Amino acid sequence: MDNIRRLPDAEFDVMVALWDCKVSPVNTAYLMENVGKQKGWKAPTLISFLTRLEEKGFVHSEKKGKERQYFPVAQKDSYIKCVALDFIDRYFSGSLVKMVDTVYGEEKSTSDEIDEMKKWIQNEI
Amino acid sequence: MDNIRRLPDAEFDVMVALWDCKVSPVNTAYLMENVGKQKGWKAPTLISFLTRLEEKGFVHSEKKGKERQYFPVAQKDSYIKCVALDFIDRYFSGSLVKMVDTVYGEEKSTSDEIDEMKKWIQNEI
DNA sequence: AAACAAATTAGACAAGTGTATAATATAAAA
DNA sequence: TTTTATATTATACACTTGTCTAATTTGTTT
Repeated sequence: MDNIRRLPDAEFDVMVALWDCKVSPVNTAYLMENVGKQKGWKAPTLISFLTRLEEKGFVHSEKKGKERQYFPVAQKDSYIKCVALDFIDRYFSGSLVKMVDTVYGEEKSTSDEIDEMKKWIQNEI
Repeated sequence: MDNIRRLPDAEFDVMVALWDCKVSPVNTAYLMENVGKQKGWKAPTLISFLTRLEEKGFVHSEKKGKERQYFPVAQKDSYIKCVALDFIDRYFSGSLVKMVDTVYGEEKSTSDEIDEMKKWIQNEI
């Protein structure tokens, strides 16, 4: 319940691409199109992240011809939730309320965010 | 507005100790008592973090006799707020509401946290 | 079967982070 | 003023992360 291995930024970006694509598996070319390009990575850079992700158990891959295909193993929602909980723990001693307060306390009411928050509360009842 | 230099964990822990002590400045001995010990660091380890923090501009120090005294330069609240905003950006495309939902959506209503959240909303009006 | 092209793998490297040992300064004691 | 303690500095080192170049594999064309 605690081995939250927060991925390094670049690896997380790759995971997001993997999580958000409608097809699965996808090959390197696809991922280059969907993250590599924007980030300005060379193919081996991307592949190196994928390899590390596989070592960490976040991804599974299979060789298909001369290409390699990748499948996400970890789940997006649960991963992000873990990371978030860990963050709240570290920076706000476990209290999301404290975080909310810090993030848009002060400027008071102004924001639509507060309205949204109200709506959210409504839904939780 | 964007050069959020998130400190590495160990350095952040040192900052917290520095921020949370009632006196200022404090010396290495004090910090060893208040973080070093718990973390199991040797004195040079602590000092090395402090040196790096000073290089990054988070801390100022002065030699006093054979000891050195440390003053926090960065401000706790603003630093943490920055880090939080950055986090929300990266993991919840900027929406705290989305984060709140992820963190204790699902389990619905159950928690006192939601009550707290209501109270918080109240205060914001 | 040889040559080509496309993709992957192997390796490398600099910067950052966690951590420590050995060397050096310096106040206090003898 | 020597010696002794103690604190600090200088280094160093292993790992991780971001990135890449060069080497190798493998399917496709000649």
